[in-house]
Amino acid sequence: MDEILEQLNDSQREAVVYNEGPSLVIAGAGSGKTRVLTYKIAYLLKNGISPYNILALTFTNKAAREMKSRIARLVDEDTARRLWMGTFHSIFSRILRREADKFGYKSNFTIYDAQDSKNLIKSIIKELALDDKIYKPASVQARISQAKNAIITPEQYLSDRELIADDNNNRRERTGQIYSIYWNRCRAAGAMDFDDLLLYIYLLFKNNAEVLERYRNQFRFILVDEYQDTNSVQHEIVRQLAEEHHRVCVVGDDAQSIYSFRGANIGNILNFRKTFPETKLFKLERNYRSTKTIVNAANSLIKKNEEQIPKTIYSENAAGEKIKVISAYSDFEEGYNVAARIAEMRMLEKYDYKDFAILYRTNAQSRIFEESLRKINIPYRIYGGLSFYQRKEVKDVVAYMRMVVNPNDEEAFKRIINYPARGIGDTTVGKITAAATTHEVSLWTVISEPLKYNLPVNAGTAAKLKKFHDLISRFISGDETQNAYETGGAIIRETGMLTDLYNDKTPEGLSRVQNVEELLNSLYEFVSTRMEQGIAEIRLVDFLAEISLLTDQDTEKDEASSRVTMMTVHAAKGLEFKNVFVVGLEENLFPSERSRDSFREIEEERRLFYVAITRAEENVVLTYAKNRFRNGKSDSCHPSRFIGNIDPEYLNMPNNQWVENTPQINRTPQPQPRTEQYVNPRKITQIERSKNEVSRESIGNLSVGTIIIHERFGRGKVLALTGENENARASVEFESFGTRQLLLKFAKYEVVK
DNA sequence: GGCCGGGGCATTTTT
DNA sequence: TGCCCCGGCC
Repeated sequence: MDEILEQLNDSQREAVVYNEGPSLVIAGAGSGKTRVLTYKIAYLLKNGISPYNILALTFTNKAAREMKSRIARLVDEDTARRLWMGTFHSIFSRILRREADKFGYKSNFTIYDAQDSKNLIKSIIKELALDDKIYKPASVQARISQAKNAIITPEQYLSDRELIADDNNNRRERTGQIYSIYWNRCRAAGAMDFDDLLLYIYLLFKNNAEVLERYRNQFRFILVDEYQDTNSVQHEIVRQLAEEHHRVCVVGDDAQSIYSFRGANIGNILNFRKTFPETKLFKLERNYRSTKTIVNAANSLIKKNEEQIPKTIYSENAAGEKIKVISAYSDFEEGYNVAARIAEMRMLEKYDYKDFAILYRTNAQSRIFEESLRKINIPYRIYGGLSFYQRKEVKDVVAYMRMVVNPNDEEAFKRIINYPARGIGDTTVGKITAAATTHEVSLWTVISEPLKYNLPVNAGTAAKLKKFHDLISRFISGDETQNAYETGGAIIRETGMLTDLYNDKTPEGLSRVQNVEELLNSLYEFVSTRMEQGIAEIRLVDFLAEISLLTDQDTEKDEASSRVTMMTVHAAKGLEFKNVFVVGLEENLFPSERSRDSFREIEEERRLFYVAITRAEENVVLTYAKNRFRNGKSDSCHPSRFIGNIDPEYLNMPNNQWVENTPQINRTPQPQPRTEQYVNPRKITQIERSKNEVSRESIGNLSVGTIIIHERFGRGKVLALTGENENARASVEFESFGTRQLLLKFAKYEVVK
C-alpha cells in the first residue's frame, strides 16, 4: 500500500486516498491525471474493494486499455480484467444487451455508426419527399444527436415549443417528424446509434427502479475520466448511479474542453459542485511535461478566458527556450519553413523525427506540409482520414456479418442487397422499404414473406430476392454451429466478394484485398484468444459488439518508427511531443471563421490552442502565413489574436516583424482579379519561352537590386529586369526558393526597398 | 451497372 | 482548388 502512495506527490496522494464522497479532480495538462486515476483504483483494490464494484468510465478505448494495463501492473492481471472499466459506450452497451428486453430490444442489437445513421436519415428525407437542400442529412443528424444528448425523446421533441419554433424559423418544421420516424426505424431494425447507447441507459434507469437499484449497488465506486467532455446524458447517468452513495470521482480539466460541438457541456465540470454539494475539490497543478516557459506561456493565454476554475499550473522543469513565432508570406512558404526548421533542429540538437509534431486546425492544411516534408525527405505520418472500419470493403464484409447477427438491420441490408451485384436495384429496394414502412416491419421480414406483405415485384426479381434470402439464411444457420471465424470465411467466399476483389489488380484493389484479409485476421485473433481462455462459444455477435465501438485510434500504429506526426489539434489531445509546431495561426483559421461571432466559441478555440501548446515538452513553434490558398483562391490573412494572447516575454517574435506593421506597399501596377493572381510555377515557365530579351535597369517601381516580398516565395532581390508591358519580367533571387522568373503582369508582390 | 462530368461545397469528430 | 454526390448516359 505505502509503496503505491509513495510514488505520488502530495496533491495526487490526497486525491487518491479520498474516497468517502464526491470529488472533483482538476488535472492540469501534464499533471499526472492518468496516474491519479490508476493509483486510485489500485488503492481501492488493495483496500479490499472488489473490482466488480468499481465503475471507471473513459472516452476512448485507448485510455481504458492503458489504464487497465497500468492497474494490472500495480495489482494483478486478473483483478484488473474484472474491473468495469471502459468507454461510456462500451460499458453501457454491455448493460443494454443484458437488459434489452426491458425496453423492447433484443440483446443482439446492432450499433449504427455515424454513416449508417446519416444514410437512414437521408432515406427518410427522401421518402418524405422533402428537399435535401433544406433538410440536409448532416444537419438533421446533428439536430437529432443534440436532442438525444440533451435527453429529448421524439415525443418530447414534438411537444417542445422552443424546438418547434426554432425549426420553423429555419424552415425545417418537419425535423421532429424525421426524428420520430428515425427513432422507430432504428427500433424496427434492432439498431442503436452511438447516442442511443447513452440515452437508453438513462431511460432504462429512469423507468426501472429495480434495475437502477441493482447497478447502484454494484457500482459502489464511480470514476470518470475527461469529465469536461461529458454531455448532458452522461452527466445525468452519473448522477443516477451516484445519487445514493455519492462515491463518485470525476477527473478532468476545464481548460481542455474542446468538444462542445459534439454536445460536450463544460458546465458539467464547472458546476459539478452544484450537483454534489459536498464535493471535495482537488487540483493537480504541477506540470511534469513541459518547460517553465511553455507552462507560463500557456497560463498567460488561458487567463484570457472567463469561464474557468481558477488554478495555477506550474513547472519545476528547466526554463527552456522561448516560443518561436515564424511568419511566412504564403502557406507554401510556411510549409517550407516548418520542414526546414525540423531538419535544422534535428541536425543541431540531435532530435529524432518522432520528436516533432505538426498540429493544425483543419485537416485540409495537412497537404502543404506533406509536400514540403516530402521534398526534403522527412518521413511523416498523418493521423486522421478514413479509419480501417470505415473503408468500403471492410464495411461490406461487416454488413454481411451484421445481417447474420441481426437480419433486421436495415442499413446493413441496403448495403449488401446488391453487393456483389445480383440485379436488385434501387426500384426494388424502394418497394421493399415502402412495404416495410406500411407494415411496420423490417426489410428482411418483407423479403422473407413477400406475398404476405404484397411486395409488387415480378417473378424474376422475386427469384433474385429469394436467392439472397437463402444465402443469408444459410449463413445464419451455419453461425449456430460454427465459430465466428468460420462464418466470416464463409461470407467472403460464398458471396463472391473475394473473387470480386481478387479480379481487381490495381494497387487500390490490392489494398482492398489486404484490408479484408486484415479483418479476417482480427476475427481469427478474436476467436483464438477466446479459445485459449477456455471460452467455448465464440459468436459473431460478440465480435461485432466489440468492433462497432472501435475507432481509428484503436488500430495500432507502430509508434516506434521515426516519423514526424501530423494531426489536428483535436486529435492531439492527451498526447505529448518534444517539439510542437502549431501552424496556420491566422484569424479565420485558428480561431476558425465560424467561431468569430461567439464569445463561447472563441473561448473554446482558445482552449484548443491551449491544448496545442501544452502538448510540447521542450519547444513550441508557432507559424502563420500572410497569404493562404483556400477554397480555390488566395486570401490574405492576419496573424491570430491568440499569438497576442500569450505574454510577449515568452515569445520570440520573427525578426521581420516590421513587415506586419508596414501598412500597405505597392501592389502590382494593375491589380488582377484574384483567380488570376495566383500563377502556378508551370505557367510561368511556359510564358518565359515567348520572350524578348531586352535587359532593363528598371520597370515601374522595380529596379535591379530592389528587395521584394512575393506572396508565395517570400523575400527576394531583383537580379534582372527584361521585356516591357505585357512581357515585363523580373529575375528574382529568393531567400528560400532560389532564383525565379516572374512575369510582372501576374506576380503578386510587395516592394520593400 | 458503371463511368463521366457538372455543381455545390468546404471545422473540429473520443463513440 | 479538389472532393463528393448526383444525374445522365451508354
